[in-house]
Amino acid sequence: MDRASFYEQVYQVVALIPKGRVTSYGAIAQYLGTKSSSRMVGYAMNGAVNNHPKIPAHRVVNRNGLLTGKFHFAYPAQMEELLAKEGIKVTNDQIIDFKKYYWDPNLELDLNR
DNA sequence: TCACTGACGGGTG
DNA sequence: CCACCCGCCAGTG
Repeated sequence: MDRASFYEQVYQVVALIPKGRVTSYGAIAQYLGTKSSSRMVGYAMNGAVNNHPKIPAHRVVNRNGLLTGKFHFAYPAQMEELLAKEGIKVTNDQIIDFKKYYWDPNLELDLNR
């Protein structure tokens, strides 16, 4: 686990998010054991878009289900479009029924870890 | 080298 | 319920 860099670990988790589901930066940080460094997760995502284009960064939002990182995509509306494509409705940068789509790695991956 | 800046989150008043 | 503050730590000027 400590072999891979923090960023690599973040990418791993994000890559495992099921289609049509979302999670939060904090949840990932918590899963990696650095819950206080949720900021770094978001920071890592910034690099993900450039270094790992296939990472579904649009499935990661803040704990309110708000698309705070939309401005980091090719174009702001892309994040919303990608989510809508997976069946997740977004209004005014806010995911509808966020809890319903929420996917917590601590709960979903713990068993398979 | 120092200071500032964040795709965040929890705690406090 | 809202506003503000602090911790976290890599990258940038």
